[in-house]
Amino acid sequence: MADKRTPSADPRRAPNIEDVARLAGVSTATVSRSLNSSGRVREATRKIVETAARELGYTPNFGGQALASNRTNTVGAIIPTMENAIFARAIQALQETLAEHKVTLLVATSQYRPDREEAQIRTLLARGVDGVVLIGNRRAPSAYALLNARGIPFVLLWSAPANSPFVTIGFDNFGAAHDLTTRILEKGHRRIGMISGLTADNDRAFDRVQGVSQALADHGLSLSPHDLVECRYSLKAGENAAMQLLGATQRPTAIICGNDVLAAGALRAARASGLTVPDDMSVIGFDDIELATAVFPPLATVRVPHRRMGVAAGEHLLRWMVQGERPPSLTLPTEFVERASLGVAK
Amino acid sequence: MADKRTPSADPRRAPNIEDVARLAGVSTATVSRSLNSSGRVREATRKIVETAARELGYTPNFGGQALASNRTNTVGAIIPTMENAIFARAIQALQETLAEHKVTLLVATSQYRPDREEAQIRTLLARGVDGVVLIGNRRAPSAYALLNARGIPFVLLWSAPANSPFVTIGFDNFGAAHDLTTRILEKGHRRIGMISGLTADNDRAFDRVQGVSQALADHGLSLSPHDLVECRYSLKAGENAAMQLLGATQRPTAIICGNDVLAAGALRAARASGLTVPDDMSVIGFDDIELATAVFPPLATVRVPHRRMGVAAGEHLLRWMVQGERPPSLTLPTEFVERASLGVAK
DNA sequence: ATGAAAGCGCTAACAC
DNA sequence: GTGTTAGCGCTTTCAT
Repeated sequence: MADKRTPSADPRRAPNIEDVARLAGVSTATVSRSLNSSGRVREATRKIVETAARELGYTPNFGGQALASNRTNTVGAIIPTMENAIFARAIQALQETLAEHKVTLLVATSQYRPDREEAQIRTLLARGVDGVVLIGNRRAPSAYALLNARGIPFVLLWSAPANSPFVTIGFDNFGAAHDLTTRILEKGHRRIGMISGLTADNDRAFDRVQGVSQALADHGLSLSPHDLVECRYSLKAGENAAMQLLGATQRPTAIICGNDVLAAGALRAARASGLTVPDDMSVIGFDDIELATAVFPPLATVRVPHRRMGVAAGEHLLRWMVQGERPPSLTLPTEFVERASLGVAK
Repeated sequence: MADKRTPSADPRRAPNIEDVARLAGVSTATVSRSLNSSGRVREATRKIVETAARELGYTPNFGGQALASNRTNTVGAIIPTMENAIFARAIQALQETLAEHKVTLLVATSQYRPDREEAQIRTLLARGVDGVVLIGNRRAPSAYALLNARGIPFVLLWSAPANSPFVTIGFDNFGAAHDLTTRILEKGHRRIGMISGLTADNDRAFDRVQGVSQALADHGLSLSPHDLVECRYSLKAGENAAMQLLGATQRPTAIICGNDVLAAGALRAARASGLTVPDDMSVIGFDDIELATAVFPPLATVRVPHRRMGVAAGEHLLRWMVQGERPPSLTLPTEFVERASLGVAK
C-alpha cells in the first residue's frame, strides 16, 4: 500500500490537478474549468491545459471530484437478477445511454427480494449515486422514503400504473396479458392454465395474472386456483409447474406463462408427457427473448420494449439530474408475437 | 439542487461525521474508528457512537472517505457482454463474494472489442477502483500497462495459460476442447465441422479451436478452413454458420460449437434442413448454460466453472487488496456433459 | 479570463 | 482509548 503522506516522492502517485496547473503555468481553478468545459476559458489556455494533462496522464481523482462537487456522475440500477436476458438487455441500453453523457452505471441485484432491494438502495445512496433506476412500482414505503429523504431522482421501470406519484417508464402488464389471453380465446381455447412468477413481491407478475384473469372473466370463464401455479422464474420450475397443470383431470389446452423461461420449461413438460405443441396443447410466453425462438416450436409471446425502456430511463434520469426538472412518466407499447407454439384448440 | 454552501440551514443536507461526533459527545476520529471497527475503541463508546449515527441516519460520505483513505472499496469487472448467461452468473457470484466484505462491484462491458475494453479500464481506474477483473488473458500491452502503472490488483478470468505473468483464474480451454473432440471421435465421427466465436480478439475461442484442431490431428484428421466457420455469438449467426457447413458437398456428421448459443442455432439449422439430431447429425455446445437443456434434443456440452471462477476472483482479489500479497493463479476443472445431441456416427 | 483560497467529509498520524 | 489536526484533490466563490 502506498504511503499517501509522501507527496512528490512516490513515483506511483497519480498526477493531480496541481501538477497539471504547474506544468501548464496556470492555476488549479483554470485547469478545472478547462477540463470540465464548464466556465469561460480562453481557447488557447484550454489547449495548453489539455496538453499538459495529456502529457502527465492526468485523470481527475474521483473522490476529490465527488467531495467538492457533490456529484458522482453515477447512476445506480437495481434489477431482480442479471441472469434474465430481458434485464441484461435493458441494462445494456441504459448503460450505453448514460455513457454518452459520461455517467457510469452501477448495477446491483435484489434476487426478487424486497429486503435485498432496500439494502441495495442503501448501498447505492451511500455511494452517492446521482440517480436510481428500479424495476416495478410496488414496494415498501420505507424504500421510497430512503430515496425521497435524499431528494434523489429515480425512475421505475417495467410497469405503467395509472396514477403513480413516481416517474414510471414501462408498459401495461395487465393490458398485454389481457390482450394475449383474448387472442388465445379467439383460437377456441377454453381450458386455460397459467404459470406465473411469484406474485407476492412482483407487481409485473401480479398484473399479468390479473390481466389473464380479467380476459377470461370477460368471456364468462375464470382462472381457478388450480389453473394457476406460481413458481420461481427458472426452466426447471416452469417444467414442474406445467407437469402439475397437465396432471389435472381436465388438462388445459393452452398454458400461459409469466415469461419465456417458464414457457420453455412448459414445452419440456409437454414433450416429457408425450404431448405435441401446438397440436395437443399451446404454450405462450412473455418477453420475447432469444430463447423464445431457440426452442421448438418457437414461442408465441409478448415483445417487451426492454431496449426502449433502458434508453428512456437514461434520458429521463439525465434530464432530471442535470436540469433539475422531474420528467413525465412514459408508457410504451408491447406487441403480441404469434408463433408456432400457439395453435387452434381442438 | 441544494446549495452546499449553506451548512446547517439545509434540512436536506446529509448528516456528516461531525454531526454524529457532536451528538455522541466524542471526536470525529472516534466516530470514524467506531464505525470502521478499525481501531481500539471502548465498547461503551462504540455503542454510543453507533446509536448517534443511527439516530441521525448517518451514512459516510463516499467522496470524503475515498479521498481520505485512498480506497473506494470498489472492484471493477469488465466482461464481454451481460447478455451471455455464463458471464452474468459469474458476475453474480463475484458480486456476492465481494459484498460479504462490503466491497461494491462495478460492471462494465466491452462487447468483445479491445478498444472498448481499454476505454472501460480507464473509466474504472478514473473511478478509483481498488481491483479489476478481466476476462481472458490476451490483450494489448497498453491495457496491462494501464493497470500496472497504478499498481492495481487485477485477475484474469476464463483461461489458464501456462506461464502467465499475471494472476489467472480459469480453466483449460484448449484441453476441454481437445477432450470433447476426442469423445466425439470415439463415437465414430470423422467429418467434423466447427462453429467458433470470432477468434481474433477472443483467446478462449481461439484456444478451443486449437484444441479441436489438435485432437483431430492426433487422429490423423484435420480441421480444414471450410470446416470452420467463425461468427458472432448469437443464435441467428450460429444458425447461418451451420447452414453454411451443411451446404458442403460432404456435410459433417458432427458440429462442434464454440458455445451453447451457437449450438442452439445449429440445432435450428438442422431442423430447417430436415435433419434429425442426433440421428443425422450431432451437435455439441460449450458452457452448459440453462439453454443447453431448454432446446431439443438437450445439448452435449462442457460445464464451465463459472460460479467458482466468480467466487475465486473475489477471494483472490480481496486477499490481494487487503493483505497486499499477490495470490497465485488457479486452474479449475471442466466437465464434459453428455446429452442426447451427441450420438454415434452412422 | 484568470487566480487565490475556502471548504467538501473523512482518515490517520501524532499527542496525550 | 480518545482528541487534535493536517491534509486527501477538487470545485467554486470572490476578487481582480
